[in-house]
Amino acid sequence: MSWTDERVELLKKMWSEGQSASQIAKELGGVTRNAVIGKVHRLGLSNRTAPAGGAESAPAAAEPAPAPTPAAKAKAAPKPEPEPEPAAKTPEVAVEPPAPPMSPARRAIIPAGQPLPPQPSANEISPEAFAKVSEVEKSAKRITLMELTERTCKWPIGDPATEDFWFCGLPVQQGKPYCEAHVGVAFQPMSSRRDRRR
DNA sequence: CCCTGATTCGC
DNA sequence: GCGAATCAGG
Repeated sequence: MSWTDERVELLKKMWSEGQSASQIAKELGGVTRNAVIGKVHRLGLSNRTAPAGGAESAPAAAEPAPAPTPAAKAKAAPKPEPEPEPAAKTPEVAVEPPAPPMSPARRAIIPAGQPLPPQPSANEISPEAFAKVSEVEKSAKRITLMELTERTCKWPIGDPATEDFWFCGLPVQQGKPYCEAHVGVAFQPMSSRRDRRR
């Protein structure tokens, strides 16, 4: 496979969307994630955050600490400064350059995950499946949210509001987000019980 | 173990 | 330019 315009375009698009290199590679087909990453770098779009100002020669050199260059030498750039400044005068001490919003830990956005699995309401699932799940859940790996991958069962177990919560984590069934047992209760044939004819 | 991107370097 | 191998991390 070669990097045709179309493929490069898709690459750019997905990369800018925050897709991982492996996901992009999977989508494109015929290339590995390494190829994707290599291309990304060659295209010079390694940095997903476009440098403000203008298309400047962006030396891909990884700057450990992009010193918040005051206004010493650079000419004043016309910045709209959309920062909402209520009525607080600039405190002489408080300094927080890259301290956006939100609290530290309350942000857990899954890049490209499946919709949250349905909770097992043990009422409309077949007894066999339920028994099977119960069994599995006893020997589940008990992985955390961060440990979920495309190959780990994403079935939630327990109460998310408590510490008594984890994910199954067993190997998923090919193409499915859950392990075999949980696939069984997640995807019902739409008629788990013989719909009694009327 | 699974994954992530970054870099190197022979091709 | 390309990308496998490797590195460095989570």
